[in-house]
Amino acid sequence: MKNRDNNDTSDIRRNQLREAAYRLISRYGYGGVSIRDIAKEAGMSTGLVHYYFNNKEELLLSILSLMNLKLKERTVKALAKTTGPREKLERFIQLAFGQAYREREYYHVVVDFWSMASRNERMRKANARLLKSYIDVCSGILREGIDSGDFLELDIDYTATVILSLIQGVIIRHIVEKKAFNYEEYSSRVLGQIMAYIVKK
Amino acid sequence: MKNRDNNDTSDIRRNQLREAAYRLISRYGYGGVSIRDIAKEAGMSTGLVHYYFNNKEELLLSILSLMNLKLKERTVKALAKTTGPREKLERFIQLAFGQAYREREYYHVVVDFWSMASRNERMRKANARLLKSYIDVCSGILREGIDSGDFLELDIDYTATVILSLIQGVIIRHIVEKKAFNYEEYSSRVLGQIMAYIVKK
Amino acid sequence: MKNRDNNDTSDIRRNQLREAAYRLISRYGYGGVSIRDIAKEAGMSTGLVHYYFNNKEELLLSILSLMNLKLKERTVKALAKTTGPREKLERFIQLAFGQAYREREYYHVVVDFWSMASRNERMRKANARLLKSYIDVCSGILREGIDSGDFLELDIDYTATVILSLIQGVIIRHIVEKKAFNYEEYSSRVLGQIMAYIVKK
Amino acid sequence: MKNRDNNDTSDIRRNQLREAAYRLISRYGYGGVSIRDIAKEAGMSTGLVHYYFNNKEELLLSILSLMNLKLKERTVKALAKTTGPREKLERFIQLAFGQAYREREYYHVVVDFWSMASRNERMRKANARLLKSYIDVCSGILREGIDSGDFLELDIDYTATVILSLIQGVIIRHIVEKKAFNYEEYSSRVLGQIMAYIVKK
DNA sequence: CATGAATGAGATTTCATTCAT
DNA sequence: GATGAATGAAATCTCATTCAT
Repeated sequence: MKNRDNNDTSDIRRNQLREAAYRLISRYGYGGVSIRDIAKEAGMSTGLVHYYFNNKEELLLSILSLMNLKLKERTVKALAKTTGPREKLERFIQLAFGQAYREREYYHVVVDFWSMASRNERMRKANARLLKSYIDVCSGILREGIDSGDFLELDIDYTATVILSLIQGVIIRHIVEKKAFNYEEYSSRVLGQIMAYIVKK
Repeated sequence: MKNRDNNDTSDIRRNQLREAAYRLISRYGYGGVSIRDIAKEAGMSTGLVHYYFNNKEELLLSILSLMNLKLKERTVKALAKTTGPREKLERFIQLAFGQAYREREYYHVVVDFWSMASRNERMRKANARLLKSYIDVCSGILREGIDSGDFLELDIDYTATVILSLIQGVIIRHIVEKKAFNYEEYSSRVLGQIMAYIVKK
Repeated sequence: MKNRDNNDTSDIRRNQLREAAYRLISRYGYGGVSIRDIAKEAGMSTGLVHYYFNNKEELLLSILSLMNLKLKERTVKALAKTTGPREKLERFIQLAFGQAYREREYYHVVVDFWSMASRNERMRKANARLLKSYIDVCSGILREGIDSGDFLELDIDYTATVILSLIQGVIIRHIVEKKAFNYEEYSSRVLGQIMAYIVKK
Repeated sequence: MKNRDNNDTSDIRRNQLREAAYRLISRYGYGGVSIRDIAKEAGMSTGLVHYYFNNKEELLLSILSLMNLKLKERTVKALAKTTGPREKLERFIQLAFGQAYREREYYHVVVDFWSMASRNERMRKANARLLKSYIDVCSGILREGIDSGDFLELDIDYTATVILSLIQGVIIRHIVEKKAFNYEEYSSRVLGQIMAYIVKK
């Protein structure tokens, strides 16, 4: 009888698998990675994967929460050193662009999951949570800025969507056009435009 | 001498396959569709698919050009009924949102290809061409508007990227958040914002 | 209704196919060549191959007769310029080694057919004919030499077998060991030994 | 960590597959045997073959080492009962002829591999090793005979090649001409000739 | 005669999942 | 808990052969 209680070993194993799967998917794509590969990368036997995850789908869903965690961790860490919403927002946006630039792999996985989200309801929901958590960070900063009087009075949800869309758009061109696309210039222009649009003069 | 390139039957079959593949991929995703499925959907034998396309990759690449065509066709048709760059731009953006709303499948396929673009060089290039062709339409309208004095003096490439990013961002939320996301309101707000940003007062 | 009488066109087509098949098999091996490839190489349509040959096996058998012809042609041509059995024998042996050295491909095909001979009765018979025709040339020279008093009194069939075995043995090592094997030295030593063994002092 | 190399089950399975493949190839030839056939003959599922061998080529290469082993085993066993190089050489040659006569299949496989050797580099090398191992046994005996004074002073490598060529030549005629060829008489004549040529009077 | 489109069977290979140990 | 052997289904691709035109 299976015993998948959330004890310590359990958590460690699951995390090892998530990390391994994330690494491989970012490199070879969802379609290019098998459970055997993941088990090997995590240093476990194939069978053990099915002990901790009912099937491949659950493992994949589980990766999204890992990514969610990573995202929050970094963002919180980066924003901790800032003071005031203006600096926070600038930092948040720089962070997003910077990550896409330095860790192109992260976005490879993100796009893989977008692709899955359109046909699998559980994937869609997990993706929605990830996206929401991202929007929330942005919204939080916007609210803080509005409350403090640094930012103009904006529709927060709408503005956050616009900000993230612009970031995503640049990143997608970065992935698709590779070197032909002047990523750095675009990033700084988008950053400038967003700040100009939001910050009270 | 073989002539599987310019032949009539050839073209018909190839198109049938492209259309069938497009239909299935939009429904089940790239990973969920096999050549056998495509052959069945197109009413052919599996072997025949390999008679017209050397391998699965070539068939997929071929779909991208089909999408490219569809895109151009619709856009040109829709813009033909407009007069002046202002109306054209508005129509172009409405068209993009409208398509994403009415034909969610199209974007399912687009996102699938983004996902492939990050790891397969040929896919990336084909994708880049598709994206470029889309940006070009937008750039053309912007240029026309600047020349005619309707639009402000803008960096065309940058502005086109911004416009398409906003559109994409809304569409992705539409796909990922589904009904939780008020798609129509966001579309109209984005449209309003872009127009306000660009059109001379 | 098929009409495979031996008219002129028929013969030309069949020969084109034999030649094409020979070229391809020598390059890619029996298993690496399809009827489509052969048709293409011969500049015909796939279907036509089956008009002139009932099936693949018949085409292959037919190649053996082509090889037989080539062999005879060359041998006769080369021996025509010689006078006396001693010179003929030397020339015959040199010719065999030389061909194996310059046209390694010929032996690739020969070995392919040996391989088939062990399991297909028709192949075996065709191969036997080819081998016999080769042995016959050698036997003929031996008989001439014995009759003329140039050669020692030998069992002709046995001696011819020995001669051809030595030649084949060297050729097989040539194929299998490639550059590690000093082909030229071995050839000349074998030649010397055979001549010393047979020619009256 | 995977350990599919030194494991017991592993070795057993691999040997079962090698043996099964050897049996089938000897009967139907390389081209006539599929992995499915081999799996069936070995009483396994098709997938399992790929679990133990990366692909068909590796399985085939693996058979060559099996043959190598079989060859050595038998030869050593047979030569163990002999005393002195003269008897050893006679026994070695008798053994070769005897095997070809009783186990025609062995040579069917050998010829199949010669055929592959001409186009596949890995096959060529494996074949060269097999041939070398065979030549080495012969060379060893020759050296022993020369050292002991039983045999004439010969170029060992050359003489071994000559001996094996004669043996191969007779075997090939045996395969190709089947009953039309008086195999037994030829074998004994070749044996006599070699001995006469080498042994000191 | 000739084409080349079309088929159907079969080949190799991959893989999620199960299960005995 | 953990292993890795084993399966069975399915995927991609090849090819001899047939047949309508």
